[in-house]
Amino acid sequence: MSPDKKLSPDDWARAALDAVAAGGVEAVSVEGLARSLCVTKGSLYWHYADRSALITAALELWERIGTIEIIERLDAIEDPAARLRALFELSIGDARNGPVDSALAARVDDPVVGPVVERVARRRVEFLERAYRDLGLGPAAAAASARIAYSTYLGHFQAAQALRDDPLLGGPAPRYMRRLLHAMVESPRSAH
Amino acid sequence: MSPDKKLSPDDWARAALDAVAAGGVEAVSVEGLARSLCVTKGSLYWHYADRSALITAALELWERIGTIEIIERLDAIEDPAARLRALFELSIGDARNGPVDSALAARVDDPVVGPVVERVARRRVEFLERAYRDLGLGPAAAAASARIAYSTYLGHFQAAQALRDDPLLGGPAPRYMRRLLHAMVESPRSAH
DNA sequence: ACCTGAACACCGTTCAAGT
DNA sequence: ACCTGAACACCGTTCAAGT
Repeated sequence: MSPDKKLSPDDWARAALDAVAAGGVEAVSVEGLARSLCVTKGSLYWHYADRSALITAALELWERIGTIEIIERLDAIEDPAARLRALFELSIGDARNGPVDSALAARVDDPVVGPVVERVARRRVEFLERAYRDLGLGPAAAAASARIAYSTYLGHFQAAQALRDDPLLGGPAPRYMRRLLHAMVESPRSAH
Repeated sequence: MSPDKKLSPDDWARAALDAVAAGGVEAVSVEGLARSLCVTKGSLYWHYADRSALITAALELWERIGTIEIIERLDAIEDPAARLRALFELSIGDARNGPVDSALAARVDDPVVGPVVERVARRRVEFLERAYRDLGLGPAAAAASARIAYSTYLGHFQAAQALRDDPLLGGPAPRYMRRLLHAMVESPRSAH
């Protein structure tokens, strides 16, 4: 960060989100961020009430750029199959989001993290459910498909991280994942 | 904890594992555990080098009772389909293990948590792979099925936690999960 | 052998004072 | 309006001293 520049709340939130991406929520250290922003830690308390408020702001940033804006863009695609394929491309293509998503999803019990994670999960599943309905599925099948798709997405990144350099799970878009997701667009009923 | 009793390293490890189950790794507080064990926090440092060593011991306990011993017991079942069904019953039946598993899996990057989580993931996937081979699948299909099963398992608990009181995902063994797992025993090839 | 109690370091938080 | 710098609280860690 360049020195001699007054900071905005957003500067702090962005730095905190970077820290979350790098090392999870517990990597958000007030002293560490202050150092990287070239201020003393007292500065934080001008912009935010405390560390929790900073984390909330960082996660709301994550919610906006990783969920709300993406959904808005995808909703412009009329054809539901193309819409789903575009989502899956975005999801497995970007190796940066998945790990953050699954790291945060694992912390729903945290009172600071929980509310945002719940909102994000609901928004995403609702998007998937809508796409599956547009695809012609009935309410029950669409609901099930949406949940299976979302849990498949989260599970993949968790398993891939745990089985670090597994040849089947490794890489940005492993073949088995492409096939799985492809099947969930072309014949979603086969999954349940 | 009853007072006036000398503690063993295992007493500390068990208390720490309880804390992990209740609130994740960051809930392992030296002062808090000391209080619940009716000693002062200095006591920890007789049994362990530091908090990290305690967490490692707690996770090794988790590895032993949640993975090693379970696999030993299941390996006694000759029929691979019955063996897999028994595993799935254990996995989705016990609502206590899943959340812990997915919380820990999300922290592979943590130098303390990582090694145990990797060992556990490898052991479990290896078990599944073996069962699928016994079931008659070829090497590639067995490897893929094992990984899909494991990531399905992790993903389910993450999604279920994030979508807290979702009617489809809630409960100890939701119907869609039973069907999914059933399919992974009866016709594993259909999943990929 | 196992634990206490006091000390220290580290980091989140507060706040009066600076520009 | 935004930040500094010193102070305090909290908790992990050390260690001499106790039983």
